[in-house]
Amino acid sequence: MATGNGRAVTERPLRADARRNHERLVAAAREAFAEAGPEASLNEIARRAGVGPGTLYRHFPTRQALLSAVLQDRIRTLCGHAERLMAADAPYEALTEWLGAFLVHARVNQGLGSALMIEELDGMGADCHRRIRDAAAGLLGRAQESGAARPDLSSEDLLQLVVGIALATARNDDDPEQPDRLLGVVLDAVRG
Amino acid sequence: MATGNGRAVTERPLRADARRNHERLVAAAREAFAEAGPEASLNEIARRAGVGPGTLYRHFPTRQALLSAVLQDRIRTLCGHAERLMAADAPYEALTEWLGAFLVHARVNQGLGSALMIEELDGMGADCHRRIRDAAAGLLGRAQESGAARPDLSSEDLLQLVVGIALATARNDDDPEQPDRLLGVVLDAVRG
DNA sequence: TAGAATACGGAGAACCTCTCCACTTGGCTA
DNA sequence: TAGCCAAGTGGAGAGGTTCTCCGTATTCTA
Repeated sequence: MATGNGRAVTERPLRADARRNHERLVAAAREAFAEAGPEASLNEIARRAGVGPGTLYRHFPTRQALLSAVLQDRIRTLCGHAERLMAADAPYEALTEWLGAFLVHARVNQGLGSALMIEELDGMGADCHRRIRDAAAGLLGRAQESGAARPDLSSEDLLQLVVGIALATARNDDDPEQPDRLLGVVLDAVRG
Repeated sequence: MATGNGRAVTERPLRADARRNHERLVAAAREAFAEAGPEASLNEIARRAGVGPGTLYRHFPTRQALLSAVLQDRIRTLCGHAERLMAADAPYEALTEWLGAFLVHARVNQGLGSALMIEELDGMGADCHRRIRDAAAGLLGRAQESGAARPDLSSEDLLQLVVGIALATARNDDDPEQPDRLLGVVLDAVRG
């Protein structure tokens, strides 16, 4: 079985300098993506991390891989949040709260999470994708069992709708209430 | 008052060669965007049109401007569709039909229409934006007056939701039913 | 038809992504 | 502790992109 980050358990651990560079790259990427969005220059990220472009590309062969790495923390947080909510009393409220958090998450990264969501994913990215999907499926399933959410709605579709809201409102700063309002509309439909 | 395409009425008409190049560029861009999506190389478009890059940039200072120009036809069609539907008997059905057409339009262009929708627009682009918004406002307004749509929903929000669906599903070919399904969910919420 | 205004186009500057490979370094082994 | 070598580095550079500038060519007007 492969570990979560796509590295087989039998492989050697990274050399110390490689691990250090990996961390630096993620830190630099976090900053750069926050400032310039998911299109930030990879060259610039390598420069900030104090490594050459070649090193960046060995650690992260694609932009997606780097995006995934930056998101892992947030995704872990989001999944933890979902697990806590799974134990809560009110399934519907748990679902709405989590979707709200998910929306914030997707928007905070300037469409970064969403870009990750819709792309064909492999390796580490696919794992992120799956964990989020599982979280959504769990919460929606519980709400449906309790009768608070319509049964003819898949968690994939619901997630995709929220991703859509994030994408559509990602660059729109002059109506900060809009994302929540749109989520409200979708939630009205979820209640059935 | 400026005309719709951003050119003041008092300005001279374009010189014959300029008009010809303009048309060639739009035609080349239409092809290129259809093939390669909205990220198609502008250099390549200029080459196809048989003009230099400088000429492309004089006619269309930004990628957005070129996207707008390519979309004008479709947008005109879409607005004509809306006008016809405004005269129909069933306001709610008119709204749903038009939103369906809008979604197809946004998706057919590989996110091109949507990209146009969410960006801060100027000139010709802003005009496109406005015409679409007016069409949506008219159809939703009529549905609301007839009591078929909830009154606490703005046409901007509704459009943004559909744009979101287009964006979120733009690259997802392996579930061709999804866009319509998601639109269905949103429409359930519109009915209130 | 000639002059002025308009538009062209391509060379080139400044970026970008991504690859290759000579060199450096960390960790193991004797 | 010394030395070896696999693992890792980094930057030059190929080939792409966007966008600008300005000498040249074309169109319009008088």
